[in-house]
Amino acid sequence: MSDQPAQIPEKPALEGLEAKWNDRWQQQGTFRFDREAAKARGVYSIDTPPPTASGSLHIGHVFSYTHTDVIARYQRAAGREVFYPMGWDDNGLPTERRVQNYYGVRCDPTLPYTPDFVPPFEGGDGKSSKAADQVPISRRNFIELCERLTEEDEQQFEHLWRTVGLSVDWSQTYRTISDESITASQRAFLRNLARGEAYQADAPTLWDVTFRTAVAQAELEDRERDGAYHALAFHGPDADVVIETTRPELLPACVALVAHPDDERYQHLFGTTVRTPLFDVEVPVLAHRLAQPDKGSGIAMICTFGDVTDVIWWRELHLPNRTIIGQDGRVLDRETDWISTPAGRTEYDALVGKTVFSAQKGVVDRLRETGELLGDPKPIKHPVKFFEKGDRPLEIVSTRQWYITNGAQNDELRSTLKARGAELSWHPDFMHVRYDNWVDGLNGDWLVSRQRYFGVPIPVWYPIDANGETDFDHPILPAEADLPVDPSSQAPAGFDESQRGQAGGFVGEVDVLDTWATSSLTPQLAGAWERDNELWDLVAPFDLRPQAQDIIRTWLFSTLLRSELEDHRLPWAHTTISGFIVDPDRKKMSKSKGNVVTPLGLLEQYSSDAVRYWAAAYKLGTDAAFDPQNPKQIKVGRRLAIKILNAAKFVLSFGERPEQAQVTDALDASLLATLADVVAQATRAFDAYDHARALEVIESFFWTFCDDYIEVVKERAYGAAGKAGRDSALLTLHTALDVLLRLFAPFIVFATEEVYSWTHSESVHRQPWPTEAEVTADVAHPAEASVFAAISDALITFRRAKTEAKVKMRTPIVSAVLHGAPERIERVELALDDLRSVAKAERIELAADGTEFAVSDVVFGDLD
RNA sequence: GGGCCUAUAGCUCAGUUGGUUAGAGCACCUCGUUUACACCGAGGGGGUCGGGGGUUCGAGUCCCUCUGGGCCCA
Repeated sequence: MSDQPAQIPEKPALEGLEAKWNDRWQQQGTFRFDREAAKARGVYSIDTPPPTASGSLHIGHVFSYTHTDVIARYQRAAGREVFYPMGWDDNGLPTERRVQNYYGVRCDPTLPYTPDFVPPFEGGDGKSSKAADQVPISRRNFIELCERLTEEDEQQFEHLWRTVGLSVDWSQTYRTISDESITASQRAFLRNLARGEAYQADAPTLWDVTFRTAVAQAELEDRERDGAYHALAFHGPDADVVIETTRPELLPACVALVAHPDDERYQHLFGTTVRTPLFDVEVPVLAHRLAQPDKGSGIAMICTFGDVTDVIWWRELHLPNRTIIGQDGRVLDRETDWISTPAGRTEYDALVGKTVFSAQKGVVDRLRETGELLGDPKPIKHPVKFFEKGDRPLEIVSTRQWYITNGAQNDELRSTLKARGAELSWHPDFMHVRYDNWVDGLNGDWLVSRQRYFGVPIPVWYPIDANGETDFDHPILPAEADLPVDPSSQAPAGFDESQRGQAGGFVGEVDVLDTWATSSLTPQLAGAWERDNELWDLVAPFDLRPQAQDIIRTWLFSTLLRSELEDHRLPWAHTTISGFIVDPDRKKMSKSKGNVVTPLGLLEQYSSDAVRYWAAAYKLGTDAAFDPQNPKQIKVGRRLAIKILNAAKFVLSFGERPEQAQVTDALDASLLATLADVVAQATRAFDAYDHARALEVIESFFWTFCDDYIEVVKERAYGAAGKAGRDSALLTLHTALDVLLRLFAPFIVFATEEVYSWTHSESVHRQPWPTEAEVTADVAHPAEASVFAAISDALITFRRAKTEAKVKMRTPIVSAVLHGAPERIERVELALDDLRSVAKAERIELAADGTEFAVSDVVFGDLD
């Protein structure tokens, strides 16, 4: 089995192994995807999560990516050619923000390009960089800086991943903003459009006023905020109607009052109209099931638009759109034909240009003066919708946006998506519920247009008619062959750049696609969809999508959706969902909480194998508590890795693997039977995506192998019992070591490779996964695993006897009696000489008269 | 308010379809430097399995309920 004489260092150590072996793997293409091998042996393809290149990797990333790498290495050993690419998700808002802070700039698309632009500074921490201090630059300059910074970030990420020991094929790396990715994303979008799955609509849209972009349902989060109920008097024909609202500033946008249809208090008002305070606008009083009788006074004002319920009411009750908040979050200077009195318009004029906050103050002050605010506002805490990356509450504005159908308004598609979710193998299984919950809760199609800069341009232009009006209903589309396109800088076919913005000419779409609209295509990006059909057919659908639980609603769902729309199939067969890292107080690790732990220091201090061990010891889907001050499991991993080095050195020191020998000794045969069972269990666990169990089984065997087997067999391996006994022991030690290295290889990647290299020129990571048959191939007379277990337990009994007698372990025993259950004593008898040797016992009498092992009548000899 | 996960030794976690006396590592105590390893080894103490109720010959495991923690969705 060994193909070179053993070359073993004096003092094996973990330090430096990462750099040494990464260089070697890179040079030798150890993890290169081999297309011919893939055709011959079958592929295991992984749709790796592309980390956000502008973010920072924390210990949670190492945790989950290690899980995937462990699986990849098992599958590779099990005979499949593994397609394991890495992607960088560099497009989108996080990169824009980082560039703004890092270089002290901001994008102003109206500015011309500045060649050889030098940013005001590099490496800003973001805190000192206020928006007002940022230098405005052109879109092209801005994008160039985005490109520059993400490329630098990607190199650092790659270095970290290599240090962790990911067996990624680094020649298969992609970026979500590369020309190939833009082409794929635009192509997929154009096909959605051609099939009627993508469309534009002018509709109420959730809007972040800080970033001035639309956001999708998947990007929302609720946050508790202080608010106050303001009691407002609306004027009915007979009496005032009092409503309570948290958003009095939207009073001029009020289109109706609404109460629950069963609410006794308001039956007499349904069908009548009332007049709004201050603005004196006549609005109807309507009934709708979503009105909550127990909230406030039970009757609410509907405004366009205060929240998502307003949008539902507006749509279902067919109300007019009186939007007054603009995209900058300020009150619009607009026509207000519904405010019919000059006094009302004067009130409105006083609000124009104010932020939501100031407008509220203005309206409340005026209502106090007119006496239409009843009592003082009552403070409350209530959930307010935020963009998950934003820090101001979302507004709802009316804008033209692009959407992709997602099943929210199409029951057939929704049920197909649920069926696909059920076809997918989820690890752990219960994560499937989260997907179903999300699909069930979808309330609108996927809004994919974003008013940002560093993203995939939406590949459409719009004609401008003779009157100078833009015709959004008849977009001009590029041919697929012409992709990628940037409509804001390129003219569509048949037009000239001089016609941009001219009557009879065209205008380019300036919006970009939501980053998820591109990262929902990671299988297509990594698998060279429509670029390399042979590769695509080999790797797609993928075998595995590993990811985090918090993006089931975004990444997993949207990828599944795009695959369904394009190919009517699942994008992958399995998904593995890793838990996340929580701090010792069980709080999720996140930047905003300031409890993020960066991994490089830990990798350097404890070795990558140690950190990998920690990660791999956790099951999929389980959150892991982590205390950077005392990373116990990492320390355990470090000890294990060192132990592997030392144990291997010791095993190899007994001598070379004997030729043409057989395992004749019962204990040795038993050890190998035990190991064969370990192989079987580990294989079963891996096949069930339970790497933690595989590791546990392997590790626990390894410690017993070291503490008991090696100790027991030591003397015989030195030759104390003759050649046959020695050959049997040596053969067993070599076989066990060889098998153990391959079992540990997916987890402890550097130490196993180091050890394997002492006797082999090939990488352990390209060796086949061990089989049960292979482990026992040299056994002459099979023995049950229970022989080794019995010897092991009997040995512990002798050690205890020595401890209790307060003598040293190497104190000889002249004679002793070992009692035990008959069937166990029988097993011990098969390897009694080995037991005598390790117990330093001249004579052991066996007595099949007990239940547990016990020793009696011990006569100790003298030390030396 | 709805859904899902979770609660096992001081700590971090196992416990495979219900089945002997509930396991591991760390920490702790005692001992030991025998030619792999002091980044070590040997031995030991430590748990009414969150509370309550139920099903069963038998429950950490299944059911109900309460409490605490976490995540997702309203």
